[in-house]
Amino acid sequence: MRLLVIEDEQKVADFVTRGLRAERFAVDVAYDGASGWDMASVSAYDLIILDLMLPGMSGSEILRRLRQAKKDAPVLILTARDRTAEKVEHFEAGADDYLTKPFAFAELLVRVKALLRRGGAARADILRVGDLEMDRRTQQVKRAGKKIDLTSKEYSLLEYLAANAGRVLSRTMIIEHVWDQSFEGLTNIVDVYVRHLRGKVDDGHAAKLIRTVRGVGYSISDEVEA
Amino acid sequence: MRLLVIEDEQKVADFVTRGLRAERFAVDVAYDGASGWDMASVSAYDLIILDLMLPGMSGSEILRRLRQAKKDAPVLILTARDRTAEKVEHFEAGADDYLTKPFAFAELLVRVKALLRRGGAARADILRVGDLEMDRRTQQVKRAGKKIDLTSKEYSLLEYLAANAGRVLSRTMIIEHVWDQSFEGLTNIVDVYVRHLRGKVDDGHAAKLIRTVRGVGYSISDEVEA
DNA sequence: ATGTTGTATTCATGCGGCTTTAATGTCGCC
DNA sequence: GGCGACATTAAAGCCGCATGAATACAACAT
Repeated sequence: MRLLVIEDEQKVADFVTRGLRAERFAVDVAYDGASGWDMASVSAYDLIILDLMLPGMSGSEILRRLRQAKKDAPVLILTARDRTAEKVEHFEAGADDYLTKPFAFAELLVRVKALLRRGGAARADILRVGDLEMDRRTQQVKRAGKKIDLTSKEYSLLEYLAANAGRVLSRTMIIEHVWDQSFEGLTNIVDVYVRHLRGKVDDGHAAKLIRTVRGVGYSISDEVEA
Repeated sequence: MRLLVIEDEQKVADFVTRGLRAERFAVDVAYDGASGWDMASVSAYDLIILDLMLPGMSGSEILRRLRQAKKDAPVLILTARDRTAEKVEHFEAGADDYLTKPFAFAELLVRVKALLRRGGAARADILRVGDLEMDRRTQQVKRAGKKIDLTSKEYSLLEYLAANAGRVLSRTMIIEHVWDQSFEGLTNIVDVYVRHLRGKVDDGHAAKLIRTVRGVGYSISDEVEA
């Protein structure tokens, strides 16, 4: 799950970002309107959290452009309390939800999760691959009924694999979804994390779920090897 | 499918190349304009990805020359964000699509596939030859309903044959489409790979799909031998 | 501040499988 | 039969991947 936060107040941005990362989302931040628009238009985010009062380019403008560009990621608007009059206007412009500052993080989180659930029609709350089970709400992972502890990165990687079970995912795609970087130099970080996952998920089980496709990437599935 | 990437930034070039190779394309890279032009003018590529900002010879110049030389491979332009004004100009000069840096690989891949589909006369997503079936999106191959595992090279070769089912393809043409530039000189590598394919595709089946045409090359078809 | 713990990332090495070469056997054609 | 073209197999080389350990980093407690 990749989120973009567009917010110029450093404090608010950090607060939101940290909280969301703790919930294991991959979060990018833009501190002004122009770069916010750049990032939003380039990458496919699952959700955008957008402050309306921005230097460079206003939040309204970004929202308008996004919808014009047929980007359909849900947008959660942040704004000052005394501006609620503009609320309707922004809903019409394509905002999906609305939060007035100051707000509690818990409140934000509820809405973020609601939007993600609604948005991704196909998004299942529980992912299953063979006897592996991932609960996306509680972030609990079990194999054959036994609970598995994963770190943030491990969880994100496994979730991405499981959400695309059966498909082979290239390292490039994995890096883009699970890490927020694109052009970093050559690194084997994906390999290393796959090893970590195998250690926790596959080791000790006869049926290996995680499969390497040489020259291509990795995939997870419960198909039995020939 | 053979692609050429002309891009001087090492990191971007590596990133793109790696990602595309994982998608089983044969990818050549040129790190400056001059060698890019050389390669593009000599070999037949199915698609060219072209950075505009290049040392040696500018991307615009390469594009202009290509069209003048009646090379009709689709061209996907890469450029910096603040140069979008030149967009129209390049479309008129014969560019087929456009991507501003930085971009997400997923975005690039979508466009590459779109261009290849458009160009290749209604490129089908599923290729069928007799009871052989190739799904180009998932890269799954089946014969008589049974799944077949192929390596990257084997897959590329079979795809090239199947996409031209019924036609006889010479060894030279096969090498040009399936292998990248690192290849030259006399070699029987095509024969060897045809053997690999026969082992996986034809052995154990009464109807042989892969046919040798003496003195010419190979072809795949479900026509019964006379 | 300092140490401690857990996590993220980089690095170096060894192994195995894909790729490629090469050598030999077989077939078709004149 | 003899030549050339293709088939087949074995083996070498190389690249990609797996792996374990070392290092950097952040969070937290003392």
